[in-house]
Amino acid sequence: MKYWLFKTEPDAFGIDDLERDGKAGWDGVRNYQARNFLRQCAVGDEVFIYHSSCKKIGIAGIAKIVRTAYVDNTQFDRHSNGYDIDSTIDNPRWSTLDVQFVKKFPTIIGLSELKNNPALEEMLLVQKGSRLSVMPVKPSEYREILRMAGRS
DNA sequence: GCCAACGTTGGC
DNA sequence: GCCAACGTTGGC
Repeated sequence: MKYWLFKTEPDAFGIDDLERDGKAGWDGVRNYQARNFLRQCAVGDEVFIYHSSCKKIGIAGIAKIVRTAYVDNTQFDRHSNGYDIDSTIDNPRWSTLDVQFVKKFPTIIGLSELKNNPALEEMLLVQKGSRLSVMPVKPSEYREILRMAGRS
């Protein structure tokens, strides 16, 4: 089993929306590196849901992969912001997958707390200029963050 | 709203 | 293949 971190803007779709819906398609990823990670996700992998560009930035909870990557149809939708004029049905460029709600942390683990934890200094998320919206998380980092969540 | 960091595009 | 220009991300 592997571990991941997915970024989302909670004003658009956050942990509360996922809890309400139970399950969601994670579409709209339009970055090749993020897409490549997305395609490596396996059923059962666990995912931190990270809230960005909002009031309380940080890790909000956990989801798990329930369906591996498949074609993201929003790339063909002229009216979607994910529309990609250069992507074709025969050779689709972008993928999505399905996640299921697992839990919401009692309090969000703030970005500053993550940055201030020496055990997490190598985490991709806290590296300068890190903009990936889908990234792998090491097992040791995953455990440490769960520990932080349990203490809060 | 600002702006640093990054990815992508396109001219050469 | 280089690199300047541009658009986007995302913290502050």
